[in-house]
Amino acid sequence: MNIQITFPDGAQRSYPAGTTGMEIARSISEGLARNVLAMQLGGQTCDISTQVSTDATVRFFTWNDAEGKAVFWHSSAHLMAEALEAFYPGVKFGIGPPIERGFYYDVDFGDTRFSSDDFEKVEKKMLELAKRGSAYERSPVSKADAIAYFQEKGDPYKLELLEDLSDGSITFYRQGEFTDLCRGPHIPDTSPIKAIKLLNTAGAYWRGDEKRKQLTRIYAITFPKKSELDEYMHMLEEAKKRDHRKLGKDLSLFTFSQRVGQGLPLWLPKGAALRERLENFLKLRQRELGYEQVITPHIGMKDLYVTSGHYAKYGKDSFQPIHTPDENEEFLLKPMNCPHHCEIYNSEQRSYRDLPVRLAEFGTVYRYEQSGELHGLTRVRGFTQDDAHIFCRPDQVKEEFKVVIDLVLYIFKVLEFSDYTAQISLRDPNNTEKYIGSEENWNRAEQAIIEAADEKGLKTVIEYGEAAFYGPKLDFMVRDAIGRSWQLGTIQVDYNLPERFDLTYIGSDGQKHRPVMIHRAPFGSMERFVAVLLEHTGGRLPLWLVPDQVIILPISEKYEEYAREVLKLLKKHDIRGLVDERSEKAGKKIRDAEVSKIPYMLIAGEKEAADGTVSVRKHGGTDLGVMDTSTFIELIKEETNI
RNA sequence: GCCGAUGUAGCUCAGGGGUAGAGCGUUUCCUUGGUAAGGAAAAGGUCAGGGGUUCAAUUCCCCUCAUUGGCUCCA
Repeated sequence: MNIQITFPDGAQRSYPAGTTGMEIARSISEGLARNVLAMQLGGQTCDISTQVSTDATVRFFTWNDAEGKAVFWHSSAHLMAEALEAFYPGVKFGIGPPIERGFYYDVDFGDTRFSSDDFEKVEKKMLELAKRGSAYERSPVSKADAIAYFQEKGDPYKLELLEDLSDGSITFYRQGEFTDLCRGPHIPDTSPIKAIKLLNTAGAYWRGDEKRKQLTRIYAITFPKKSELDEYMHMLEEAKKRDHRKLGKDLSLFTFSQRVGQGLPLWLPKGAALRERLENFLKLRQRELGYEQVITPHIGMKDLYVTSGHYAKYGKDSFQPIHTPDENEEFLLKPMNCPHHCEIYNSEQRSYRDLPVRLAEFGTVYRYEQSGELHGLTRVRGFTQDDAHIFCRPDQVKEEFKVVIDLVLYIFKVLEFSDYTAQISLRDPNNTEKYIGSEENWNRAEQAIIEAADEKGLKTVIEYGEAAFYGPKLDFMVRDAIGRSWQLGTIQVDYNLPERFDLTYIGSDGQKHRPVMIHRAPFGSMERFVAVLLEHTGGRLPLWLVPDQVIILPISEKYEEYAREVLKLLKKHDIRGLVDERSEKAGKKIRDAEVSKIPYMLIAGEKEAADGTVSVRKHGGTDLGVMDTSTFIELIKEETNI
């Protein structure tokens, strides 16, 4: 009996029933047969050795497909486990999945220590095993047999995993000496794994549960070619150069001090000026959009946070209260600005005609983050939010929300963040007691966000269980240099704080009504935003933001006077720059200016001094030639006009 | 907070039981130059902090702090 196989391009071929994926691949071309790693059969990814017995759609995966890579890395994880077992008999294995780049395996080494010193021998062993070309053999097992196997082997983790599996759906995969509980699929055999690198180890709680045993997670990556591994390692090196912590140091933007405390950034003059420019940029836009700036203190009475609900939720896990000589007095460092802003709203009676009231503040807040999760400027304990709270009528929520979305997108556009994702965070439907506020309000808020995002044409992903405890939110996430995703802009609807603070406005009916609150921070925080901006630009900040826009390079001492004159003129036009007065050759000065990423170099020598011109070189090497100083000033003005 | 790694000059790093080294940077002098590194000299260090072992510790051991890769967490 023959079966019809349909390929992704729509072509069809017929084969005898029971033909394997590999045979089908070979019938297409020898090259495909050599490179194919797995296949998709009727929507399911499976081994290439699978026999096809009914009409089906088939797609082949090679290293060039994300699916192919995932299978390759999953198989590599098994190979690593085999190598580890060879060195450490009796080790127990948790899970070993592929990840976005590479794979990991969680291992319980018992009393043995495993660290980066042991990487090399494992890599060597893996290569040796890979060369044998052992097949990955799939075998269905009964649940009883599976349990018996791992009981015999003494692996409690696999036994626990087995508990959740139903009989009949369990398969083992074996390659060489190693057998693992695994759904698959896998590559045909180990031979395509040609380049292997163990990357790092980490402690990882079994099943992500802090209370359970911590296993050693080994991260690694493999490739079918040595050159691809080299390329990958090189890419990692390059990414390191874009790390905002390095750039912040190189460009003298910020620093940390052990004596001030961990996670408490110190902004250096250039960094502070950069941040101020960003703040002014946003302030200007917000003024146009009807925001009013306010200023509130860094501390507030404990009662304020009891009222807001934050104390009950986070009091114990945060910075501890501040006491005054008056023993009844207790203050808290503010972990957010909303309660203060609510009190400002409450300071006068509001009419429906006054709404929306939009209160904005670059508010510095303090949060006790666990020491292990602090990271450069992206995760700190003291930071400044570009915060604002919009108090509006229920009928204005969606419109206000849309305007805020526009504001975020405007910022992303100006700063050329094109690679962002928008995430709608809703309640965890299985754990609703985590949240404060009524069911009805939550539903309304969630609906408003979904609709506003939809009407703005935003491509969003919905995450359940990611909402704040007081309301759902829309977050904008941007990736850093090494692919980690950070939340920047955030917009949150809140029906709860208005209740708790008893916020009201007088409606057209003369009655009191409850306003709705929207929290929003388009940058997220100044710290995190600057960090991500640095990594995005690799330190080559846009001209309007960069600390030093221009450096003037006199060819020799004789032209320093002229260089200073030019600088004076530039400063008159609000152009930021400096003169390199060192006794170095032009080549050296240019090199140093390139390294410090200054956008424009003005070379001033005999000819320029005589004619009142400058010779303009852009960062990166473009020579714009000689021009009048006034022409250059116009050029800068044009480019900084945002 | 937990598991691992790291901490040596302003920066990047080497070294190693007998009180420290390179490159870059800085300062000074020579050089006065044309689009990515001119030459010479000098200054600069409680080898993160504390304790221990030792005749002797920056080096070995322990603790603390900080940084860092993850995990957990993230208002």
